[in-house]
Amino acid sequence: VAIGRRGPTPDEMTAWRGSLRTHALVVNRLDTELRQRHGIPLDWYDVLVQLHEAGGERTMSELADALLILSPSSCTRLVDRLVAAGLVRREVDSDDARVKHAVLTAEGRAVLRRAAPTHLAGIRRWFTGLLEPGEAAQLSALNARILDRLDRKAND
Amino acid sequence: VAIGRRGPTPDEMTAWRGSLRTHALVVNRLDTELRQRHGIPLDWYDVLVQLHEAGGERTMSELADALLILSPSSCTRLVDRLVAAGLVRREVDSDDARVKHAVLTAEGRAVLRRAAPTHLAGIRRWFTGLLEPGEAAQLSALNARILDRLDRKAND
DNA sequence: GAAGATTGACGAATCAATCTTC
DNA sequence: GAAGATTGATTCGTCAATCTTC
Repeated sequence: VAIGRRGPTPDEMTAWRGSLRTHALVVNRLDTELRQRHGIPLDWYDVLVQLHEAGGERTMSELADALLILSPSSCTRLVDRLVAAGLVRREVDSDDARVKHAVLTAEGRAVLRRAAPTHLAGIRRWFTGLLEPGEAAQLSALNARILDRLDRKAND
Repeated sequence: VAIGRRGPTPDEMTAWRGSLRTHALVVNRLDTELRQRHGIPLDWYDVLVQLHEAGGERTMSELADALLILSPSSCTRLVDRLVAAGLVRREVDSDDARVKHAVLTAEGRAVLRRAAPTHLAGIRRWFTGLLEPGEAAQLSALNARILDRLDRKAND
């Protein structure tokens, strides 16, 4: 039936809406937790993690790419706040002065170290820990498939 | 091993990050599509859908609940914009004058009718259509489990 | 002139405080 | 006084324009 169907099936619609709802609720919990226990929003934590995983520093462009969505200017302003808070400092690239690096400070590392256990426990507590064994892998696989095909579509 | 583990397993971490990335990319696509083809952001579309599904109207409180996250004040301002655009009008409840209803206008219905095919096709195109048959149901089930248990945790 | 990054101007989100009606 | 909703002040996100360096 339904040759040429363009709209989602009921299953598809449920999957879509469920994903939206899950995302909203979980992100909200994690953000609240970080703010209450460590005084930083989830955005800041993301920056600290990205810098840490890249060895402590990244250029602004790299950082903007690593942080989902975020426009270049938003990234600048976000880093401004972290600099004001003393968690990050800026450095001009020694080879190409157009390039600026965001660099973790000692304080930034300390905050990350303290906040990480809360955040990681939060991910289990509010998200993956609510699944049965093996289901996290399923979810990973589904996301991987979507992301892979999205990427192909982007480069068509 | 790892008695007392608190952090996510690699599978769990991949599931979490993948979900974040998928959400960001898909929402971004759908928003861009609606803006370009119908001149409305995804937020507006959500409001129109919520009102339509509730029979054309909802109180501000109900609407704020239905729209994920959104604080009461944000909901007020969002409806302000839709009212200014002529897609929604406000009505005071006849029983309890504290309660205000957001009501779809004819124009609002018309915009929804035109935009819906684009949006629904977009969900398939950028999200569920990228999965294999049966996988949307899997994804639904995973989300349902998480949402169900999140709910229980909220009321503990 | 183009790449990397920032700024000015404006629209949107949020908190606390407020207004109205119950 | 509490519920429903809005407003004022502030912060945050984004576009276009700008600055600097290549």
